[in-house]
Amino acid sequence: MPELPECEAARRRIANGALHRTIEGFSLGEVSHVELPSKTERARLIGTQFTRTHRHGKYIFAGSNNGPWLHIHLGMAGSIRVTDAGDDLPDYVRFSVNFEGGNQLHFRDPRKFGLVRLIDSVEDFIAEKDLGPDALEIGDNAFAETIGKSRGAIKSALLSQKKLAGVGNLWADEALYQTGIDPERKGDTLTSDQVRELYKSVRSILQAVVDTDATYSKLPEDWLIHHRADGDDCTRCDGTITKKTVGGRTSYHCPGHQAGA
DNA sequence: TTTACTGTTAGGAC
DNA sequence: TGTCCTAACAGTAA
Repeated sequence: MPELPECEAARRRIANGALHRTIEGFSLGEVSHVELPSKTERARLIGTQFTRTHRHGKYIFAGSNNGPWLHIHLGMAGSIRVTDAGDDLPDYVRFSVNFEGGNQLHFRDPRKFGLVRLIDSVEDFIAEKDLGPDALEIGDNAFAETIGKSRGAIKSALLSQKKLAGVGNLWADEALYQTGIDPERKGDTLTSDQVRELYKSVRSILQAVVDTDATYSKLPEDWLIHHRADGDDCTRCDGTITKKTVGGRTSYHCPGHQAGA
């Protein structure tokens, strides 16, 4: 379930279990329609070690000091696992890095929307993708410039990786719910106070989810994440959670306290 | 059997 | 030129 916090949890898993181990080879699962590094690219990594990781928005990177970076995107349903010698192979593994000693780094992806690729420069990659600042790094002024001035639905602005990298459907809904803003409200109709509240809300929500290692059950009971169902009671007022489509994405909100334009 | 889905992106509309 | 919106991607699970 990968948005920024899930990707950060995945990055940590790599940092904790897959660094400073010599890469011996690779294993491929059922990989039709999955973009993976070519045999030539894989050969560049054999004998090297990952020594560092990086994450920008929903994009994850593992690299050595001088060599190329392995870039992983989890898509809609991907995840990362690290296993020790003798552990069972997880389901839906598309690609594994095999380390000396039998440890493995696995890329799981049931729906095959993710990818693994080799890149030479993280900075160039971010520039080519035209990604906005990471949602946990952006400052309030930059947030107000891009999100606060967007002309379309505020939710669509939050979801745009070119404006702000890392926020996905669930946490966009959560931030709008907690700040009482209708997801269809146009960004440039928000007051500067509302934009500032939204900025603080996005950051505190993402940070809180990161702090739980993306374990939703540890999040407060009154968050929307636990009430994403049409007809549920709102936890903030006596309204009712309502489902509607905004910018082509399923959205849950409470018409009671999430004021429109 | 049908429907919906937490991400990304090409192509079209304005 | 820029910004926004929709549809499509593939597979699974309810």
